[in-house]
Amino acid sequence: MKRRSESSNGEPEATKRKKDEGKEGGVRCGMEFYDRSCEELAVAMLGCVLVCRDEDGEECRGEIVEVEAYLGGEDRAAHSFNGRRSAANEAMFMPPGTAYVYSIYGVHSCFNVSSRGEGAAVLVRALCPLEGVDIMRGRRGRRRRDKELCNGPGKLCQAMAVSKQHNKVDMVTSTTLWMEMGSSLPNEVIKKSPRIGINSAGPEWAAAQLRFFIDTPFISKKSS
DNA sequence: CGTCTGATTGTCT
DNA sequence: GACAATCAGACGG
Repeated sequence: MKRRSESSNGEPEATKRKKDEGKEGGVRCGMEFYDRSCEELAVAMLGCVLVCRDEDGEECRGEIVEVEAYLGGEDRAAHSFNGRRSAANEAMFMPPGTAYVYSIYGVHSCFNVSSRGEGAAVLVRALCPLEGVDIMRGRRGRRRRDKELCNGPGKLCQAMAVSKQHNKVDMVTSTTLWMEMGSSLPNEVIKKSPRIGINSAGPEWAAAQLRFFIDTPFISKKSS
């Protein structure tokens, strides 16, 4: 796996540092990035970098290597199935680029980004840790290996300190949670599979190829 | 390495 | 009161 931030893959650092208010890191994804269909956004997010800044101003970064599309409407696996709205899933209906963070099994959080489309959102399932790795290890457990820090939707929220406080945050303008552009990936590195953990959604939607990932050691599960 | 199971609680019915 | 877009640890090969 190539680390993009440290050392060279041939790309001059200066080209990545643009108007992004003088911070380190890459170019922030804007509204035009998020404003597209759920599946398109899901694929586009692969290779991008998720950034979360905590109360102490510490920033953690991880490259997105695994996502799932939840289409809303007809998609029985989506929380927003059939227009179902509630206090908890409201963010899925908000403008593209809105963070949707919900809690699952009581203790864990999962992080999504809303896309174009009613109730559509992209779940982020795994990251390759890039910056702030030591901070992540502090949150996840000192003994964890790098590839066990962010290889699951609940794990990456814990490592990056993404919480329900970030629910409904606008990632285009937020100072605590946002995404940065990645270099465009060759089509052949993007793999597909059925989504994980949605077995009660009925066979059609359970089989739909709506999980997209880059086959690295950092994904949550191997291809099925 | 892989598969299996118990834990645990926010959220909706 | 039941369920859930999960996790860690145990156990077997």
